[in-house]
Amino acid sequence: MAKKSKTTIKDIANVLNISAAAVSKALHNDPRISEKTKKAVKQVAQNLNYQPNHLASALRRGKSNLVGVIVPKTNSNFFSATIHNIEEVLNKKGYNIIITQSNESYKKECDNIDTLLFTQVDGIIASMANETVNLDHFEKIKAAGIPLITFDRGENDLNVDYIGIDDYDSSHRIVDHLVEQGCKKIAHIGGFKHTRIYNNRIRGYEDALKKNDLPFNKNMLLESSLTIEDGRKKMLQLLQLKDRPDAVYAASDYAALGALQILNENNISIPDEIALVGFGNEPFTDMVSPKISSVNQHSYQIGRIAAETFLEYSDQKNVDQVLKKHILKADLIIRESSKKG
Amino acid sequence: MAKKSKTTIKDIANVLNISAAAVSKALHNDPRISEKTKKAVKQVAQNLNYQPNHLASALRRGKSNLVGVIVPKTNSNFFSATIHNIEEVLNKKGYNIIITQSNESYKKECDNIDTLLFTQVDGIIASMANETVNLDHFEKIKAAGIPLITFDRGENDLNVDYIGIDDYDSSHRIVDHLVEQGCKKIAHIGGFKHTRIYNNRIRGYEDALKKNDLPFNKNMLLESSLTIEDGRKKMLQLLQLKDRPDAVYAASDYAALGALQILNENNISIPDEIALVGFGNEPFTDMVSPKISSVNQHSYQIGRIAAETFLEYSDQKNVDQVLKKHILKADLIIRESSKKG
DNA sequence: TATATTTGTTTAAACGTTTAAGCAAATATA
DNA sequence: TATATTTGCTTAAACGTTTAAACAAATATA
Repeated sequence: MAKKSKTTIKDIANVLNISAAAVSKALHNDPRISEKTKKAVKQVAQNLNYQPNHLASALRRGKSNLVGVIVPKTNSNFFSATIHNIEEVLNKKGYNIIITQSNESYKKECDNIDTLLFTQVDGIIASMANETVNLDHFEKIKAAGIPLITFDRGENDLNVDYIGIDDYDSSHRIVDHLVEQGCKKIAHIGGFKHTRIYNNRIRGYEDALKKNDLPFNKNMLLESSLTIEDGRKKMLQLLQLKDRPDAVYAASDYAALGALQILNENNISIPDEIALVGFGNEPFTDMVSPKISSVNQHSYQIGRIAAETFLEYSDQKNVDQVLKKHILKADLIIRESSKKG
Repeated sequence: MAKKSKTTIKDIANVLNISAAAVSKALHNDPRISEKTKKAVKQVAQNLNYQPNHLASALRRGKSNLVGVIVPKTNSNFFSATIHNIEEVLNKKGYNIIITQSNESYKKECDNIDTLLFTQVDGIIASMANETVNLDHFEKIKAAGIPLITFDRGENDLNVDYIGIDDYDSSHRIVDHLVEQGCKKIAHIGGFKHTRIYNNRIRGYEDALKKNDLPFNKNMLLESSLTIEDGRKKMLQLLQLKDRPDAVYAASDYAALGALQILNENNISIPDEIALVGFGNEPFTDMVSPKISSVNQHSYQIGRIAAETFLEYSDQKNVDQVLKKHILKADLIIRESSKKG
């Protein structure tokens, strides 16, 4: 067991009586190295079980070939799938990713950014925590001179690339659908307005009501952290209104699930008494009873595009590339919780 | 904007007219550096917004302060929580973690290991993919001379530290509980026998039947990939038996959920006609109807212990530390799906 | 044949740190 | 006062790569 000393480029050089530089070039298929030498070098490398030292090469080249990813949480299907697709695209190009979770905490998000910059990543792909309002820590990334790409949870103030779905339009589709089902009093359990996507969903909700000649009732619009627990609370709050809603549109599937539990526990029939629509198309929406209508956010495409956007920066040294805002159309998936009759 | 050139230790040295070595030592609070110099160095470092180059220091010290984590998937609450706890412990000690997912694929697991070794991590904490039988890729980690700690999904053949729950005992508790509820024909939707934990659950199931004087019926024991889909399939298979079970114990909550769906769709009453118990205490077990009884795996402790075990290796250079097998008692959480009357 | 070009390699410096060894000045010890 | 120790720094090498520059030998061009 050669426990201590890993084989380096020098060991290979010694075996073949050539310089370390020649070995390095041979391994990188430099055209100025003869085929004979290349073959020999690769053979010896294999025999000695040579593993390139990433730290050394990264240091010398000023590139780590690592990309940082920051998500609010990994135990959501949307983020998990997005990460997977980012990874798939980047791996093919020789990049590896470092995943970090903010757990929806502003403080943790700051730490994550420090960690990633410290690790000398070549770029960061991020989706913001719910708590995040101040954006100085993201400015740090730009100051470090590496590309920052945001997805799903981004901010207009932050002048960086963004990939997400059309939240405003999605709200319209949901409200239109509920109106078609005959609903007249549609409530919205929304996210915090300071988060772009939730703000857009709220605006879409309000405008869609207007478009459908329905009155806006401020008791029917609630801001929430959108967890299961808070979904339960907000649903209870809605049930206590003198004038109960006949439909609830929740800005996240988790909140929708909480609402569903309350409705079931109170024997309120879904969708006949109150129809329900969630957001995100988490797998459990299809598993509960009744199945929850929801919006598919295209995690597959979002991940791919985010990764490809990063690659555009790294390929061309062109630092001042034009910013991209990729807004995808989302799909409304109608299930039992909102399909009457 | 000083876009290109980051400030280095040398820049600080130049400002103060001292050597780079002195700066390095000052930053690390070397006792041989005067307080005056230390203060000055730290001040200048801050002014110039100095960020240490991790690659350089890692290269020089032969340590990256990065720990790799490999999990089958992140979108499971168990793994997500474990990762979180690993991170918490390691961050405090100056380590950062790199999370990778195998997606239950053997091939991907091999790639992940290569990636992590390539990134020069100081250790790896891993839980194995369902597919994994051959263990050569894990031997690679040991050959690289860095600690490997396994959790939840480990292997006895692999002579490394392991942290997990007592699967054999958990099966006993589940079977005992079902027997108490009056069940006599208990089926088991188990995992693949080649995976240690699933094998232990199967052995526990068989032995617990014996202990309770119940006959073992081979049609009642099914090996499964334990996904929701496969849970559905296996439940259907059980329903087609001439002699139907009156209880089903699934080795994962996902499989249990699939089974629950089939039972609900066929209007079979849970738990009266067929009782149901899952494994893992995923949050959704508490959200579906009826709520699924399950086993809490102590993700909190498992993550902490795994991280602490790694730290023991890194603290003491003591390479040949005694191996630890941490087996925790798990909690059976009884919910509607198995509580009769 | 003399000169230019191409081919295949070596030399040496660099990336930013850390650290063993060295050394002068200040202080303590005898 | 002479010698030993401590203090506070510097020098220089090292970690394992990559790469610009140099160079000799082989080949092409005039």
